[in-house]
Amino acid sequence: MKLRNTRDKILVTCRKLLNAKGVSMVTTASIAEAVGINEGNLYYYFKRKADIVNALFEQFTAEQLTLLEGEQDMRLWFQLMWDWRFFYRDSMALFTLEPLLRQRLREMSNLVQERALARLLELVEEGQLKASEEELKVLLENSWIISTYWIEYLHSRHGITRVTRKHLEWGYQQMLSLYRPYLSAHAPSFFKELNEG
Amino acid sequence: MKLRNTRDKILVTCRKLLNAKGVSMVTTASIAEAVGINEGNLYYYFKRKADIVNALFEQFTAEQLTLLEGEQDMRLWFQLMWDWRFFYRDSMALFTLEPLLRQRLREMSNLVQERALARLLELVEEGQLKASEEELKVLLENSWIISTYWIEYLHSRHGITRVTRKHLEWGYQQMLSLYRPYLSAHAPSFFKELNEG
DNA sequence: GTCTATAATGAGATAGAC
DNA sequence: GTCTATCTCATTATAGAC
Repeated sequence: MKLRNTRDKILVTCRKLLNAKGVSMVTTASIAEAVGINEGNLYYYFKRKADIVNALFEQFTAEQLTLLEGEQDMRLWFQLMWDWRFFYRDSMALFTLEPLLRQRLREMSNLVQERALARLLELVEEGQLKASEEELKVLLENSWIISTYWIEYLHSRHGITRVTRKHLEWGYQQMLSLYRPYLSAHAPSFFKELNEG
Repeated sequence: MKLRNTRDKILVTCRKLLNAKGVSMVTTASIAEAVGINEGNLYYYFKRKADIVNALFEQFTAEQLTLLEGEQDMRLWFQLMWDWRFFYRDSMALFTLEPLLRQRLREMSNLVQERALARLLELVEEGQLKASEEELKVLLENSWIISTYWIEYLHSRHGITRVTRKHLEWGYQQMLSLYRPYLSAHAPSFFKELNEG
């Protein structure tokens, strides 16, 4: 995302703010200040605060669709969840701000989770994973939860406020560890990070 | 907790509100209305909104200490996390409201997690579990995350707004499933629910 | 496009009558 | 103890000058 114009600057800055401070803590004043523009100018680009979130959701959706087209790299998905974590983490405040997102977020997630399950079933057929379909579904929901909330955990539980790449790796490994007991003996391509780390 | 007086009523009602609506969405006006008293009266009992949260934290701490003294029943701990879920779930808004809780919450959690690890190590020695200490630590952090955030997941991901006992059981089973691959063959007492369900 | 000024609402909080 | 009235401040949003 290039910062060509003010609108893009608002969106990029606002995504960072929402991730860092939480949906309920980000005011239009704080957005304008972070972008370096006047609050009135902010309202020139987005008539309602909720419209910013809607525009961000469009970007989020686009990135998910792009990932769905490419190879199913777990690390990329984990990174995506990280980049847009406020969407799931603050859903209560989010849906109060923009009720329309309740359904939209769910539909997109359904699609992603369906594809993820299909990919895991492929891995079972390839002999890289050993698990029943029921076990895979439980695994998938747990890894979704870990991917979404590990950072909240680090924050509330260990007092981490500035998240580094090391923390990101920690979260990724926590999520991967769920699959470890189900891995076949020979090194599976999908989980190569597990064997390296 | 008996509803003897207005102060208790405020605390019980407020805990429910905080769990249901989120820390950032619960106003003093909404508390007063839910309790059935005037907003001015609310301020007679608690001079600051943060004082309510502090009083609730005292109760939360007391309940945790009680559980620590008794037998380490996983189901009871899961229920406790459920009853006080707003403390971890909304930590960002919580720490903004009352910064003192940042350290207090962490200290209490340290104690609980230490004891939990000790209990898991016992189970390994008893032969009910088969895992290294490192694996147990990873397991423990993942089960903490699942226990805390499964409800947020159900809300944002599946649109569940009214949580029933069935959902609570779902969350518990998701958490227990983490330990399943590490269970020994013979039925372990600690995880009896796993074998029944 | 960007700013200033200002409305409109709602939140946390206080003083004082009853 | 409980309520009414009120204050202050933050937040979303609009109108209009530049």
